[in-house]
Amino acid sequence: MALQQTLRALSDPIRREILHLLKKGRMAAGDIVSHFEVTGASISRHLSVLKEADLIRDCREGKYIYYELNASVLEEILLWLAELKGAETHD
Amino acid sequence: MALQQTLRALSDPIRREILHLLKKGRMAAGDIVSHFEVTGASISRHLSVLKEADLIRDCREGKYIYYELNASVLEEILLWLAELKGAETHD
DNA sequence: TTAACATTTAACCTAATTGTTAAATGTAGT
DNA sequence: ACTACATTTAACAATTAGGTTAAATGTTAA
Repeated sequence: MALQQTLRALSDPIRREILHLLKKGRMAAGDIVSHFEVTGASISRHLSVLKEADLIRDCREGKYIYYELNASVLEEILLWLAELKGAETHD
Repeated sequence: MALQQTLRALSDPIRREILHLLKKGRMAAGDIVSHFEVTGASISRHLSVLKEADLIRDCREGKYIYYELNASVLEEILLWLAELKGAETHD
């Protein structure tokens, strides 16, 4: 997977927040949506960007589609990077 | 400096290539421009995005403005990150 | 098979990004 | 002061990104 896609995917605050949520464990799309003010359609597209960037995986279970982090390491690196730069911990 | 700005700045391939160039040492704006196909005006704006993200610093010397990396560490991290993900080394 | 629910996809709108050219700014040399 | 050069800023066009609502898809259960 290209670096370009990964960085582009990470450049949006909602997508980073989604990764942050998934750090705790997998979640159904609907549960993810409920953490944000935007519509499900909007989150669904964010999820597809993250998926194309290979940062998350999805797996359908019945009528739910669960998402899980594909590279939890990445979040760790970013947190470290943020601290290195003396930035706010996330966002 | 906010993570948002850093990641946004890093999400453009030209800007990443500029950082890559600056890894070797400081360069005048014009020299940077000559490495790309786009106009000086366009590169100038890319430079200002990188500067706002605090990834580079500038210092005027006579009629030249030299740019230098402000966080060479960052490039290292990204290269490592790219390898971790099994991606192309840069871009 | 119909109804209800979860999620995605399509169509559309607006705002942001990136590029261009032309004008403005800053500096050096004559 | 004038000219030449290096770089940025302004104004504009084209593209991309992110949001919305409405329609489509997939799944379960009656």
